[in-house]
Amino acid sequence: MKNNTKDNTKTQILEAALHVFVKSGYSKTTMDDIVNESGHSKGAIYHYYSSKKDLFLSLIDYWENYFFKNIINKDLSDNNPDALLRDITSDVIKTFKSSKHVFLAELEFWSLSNHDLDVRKKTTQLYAKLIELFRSIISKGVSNGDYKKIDLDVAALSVMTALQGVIWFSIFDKSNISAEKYLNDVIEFIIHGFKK
Amino acid sequence: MKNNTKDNTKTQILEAALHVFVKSGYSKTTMDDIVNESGHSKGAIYHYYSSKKDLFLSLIDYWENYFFKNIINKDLSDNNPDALLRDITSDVIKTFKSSKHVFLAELEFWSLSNHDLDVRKKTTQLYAKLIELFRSIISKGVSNGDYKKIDLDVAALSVMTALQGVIWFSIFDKSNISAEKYLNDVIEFIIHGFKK
DNA sequence: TATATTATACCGACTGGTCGGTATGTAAAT
DNA sequence: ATTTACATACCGACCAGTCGGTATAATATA
Repeated sequence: MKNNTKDNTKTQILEAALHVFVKSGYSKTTMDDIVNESGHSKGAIYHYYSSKKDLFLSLIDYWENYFFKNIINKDLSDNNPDALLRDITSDVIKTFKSSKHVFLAELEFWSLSNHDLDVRKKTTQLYAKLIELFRSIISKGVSNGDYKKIDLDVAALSVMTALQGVIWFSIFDKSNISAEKYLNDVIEFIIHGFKK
Repeated sequence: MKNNTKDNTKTQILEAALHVFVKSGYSKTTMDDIVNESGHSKGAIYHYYSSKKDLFLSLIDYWENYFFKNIINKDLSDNNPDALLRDITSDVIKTFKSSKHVFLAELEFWSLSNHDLDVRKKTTQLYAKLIELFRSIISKGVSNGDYKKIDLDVAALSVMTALQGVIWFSIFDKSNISAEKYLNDVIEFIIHGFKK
C-alpha cells in the first residue's frame, strides 16, 4: 500500500504531465500547470523529479511502456509476417481512434528531439526497439520465402516511417476514416512490395 | 532600390527567424536571438512584424513559396503521373540531402499547429494545396487508365503522408542513404498499388 | 533650387509579468 | 528519532513587447 501510494503519485504526476505537455507543448506548459492538473504540489513533483526536463524524459519511458505493451508481446505468438504487420497496423488504428494523444505525445518527442540531445538519445533508443521489432518480423518473411531478399534495415524503416504517418492525421485530420484508409492501404502496398 | 532594401531587411529577418526557430524551437528562441542572427534591431523586427507569432506565421508563407516553387510548376508540363510522382519524390530527396532544415521547419509547423489554432489553420491550408496537387496527378492516372478507380482523396493523402516520412529521417537518421531508399521504395510501392 | 514638412525605417534601454527552481516547513511512516 | 512524502512561500533570471527617440528619404511649398 505504501509502495502503491508512492507509485500512484508518481503516475498521477506523469499522467498530468503527459496531458498538459501534449496540450500546450513542453516549453509553454508551466510546472504550475502540472500542479493543477495532477492535484499534487510543486514539492511533490520536485520530490520525484529533479527538473522539468527530467520529468519529460521519464515521460518517454512511460509512453514506451504504454505503447509497447500492446505490440511487443505479439512477436513470438505468431510467425506469419503478413498477419503480424497487419495486426500491428490495426493496433495503431485502434489507438488512433481511441487516444490520439498517444501520437501527439510522440510529436512532442520529435520536436524536443530536434532541440535537445538527451531527448533525442532517449527517443532514438525507443525507435531502435521498434525498428528491431519490424526487422525481426520481416526477417521471418524473408527466411520462410514469402518475401524477397530485401534490405532488412531499409524495409524495417519503411514500415515504421509509413506508420508514423498517423502523426500527421493526429494533427491535421482527426477524422478516423482517412487515417484508417491510409494505414490499411500503405501497409498493403508495403507488404505487396516485399512479396516475391 | 528603396524597395529593395526594405525587402532585404524583411527577408533577412525571416531567414534569421527560420534559422533560430529550427535550431531552438519557437518557444525557446528569444527575439534577441533573432536580433543577433539577423543583425537587425528589435525595433526593426517589430517595425515589420507585430509579434513573435506574427513573424512565425509569416514564416509559413515564406516556407511555402520556397518549397513550392520547385514542385508546383511541374504540374502542367508533364502528364505522365508515374513520372510526376517520381519526380516530386526525387525533389524531396534532393532537398533532404541539401537542406534538412526545410523539413525541420515543417516539424516546427506541426508542433505549433498542435498548440495554436492560427498556425494550424495556415498549415492546413498549405497541406490542402499539396494534397490538391497530388490529387490532380493521380486523377490523370485514373482517367488515362493507368490507375485503378481509387479514392482520389485517400490516394492523395497517402502519397503526401508517405513523403512526410522524410521528417522522421531529418530528426533521427540524417544519413542520406536510408531516407533516399525509403522514399524511393515507398513511392514505388504506392505507384504499384495504384496500378491496374 | 532650396527649404520645410512629413513619413518611413530603424534603434536599444527599459519594464512588468512569468516561471523554473529552492528553502523551509510539517505530518506520517518506519 | 530519523527518513520519506509531501505542502507553501518565495526568489530572481529571463524575455516579449513598449516607447521615446534618431536618421534618412519622399513630398510639398516658396
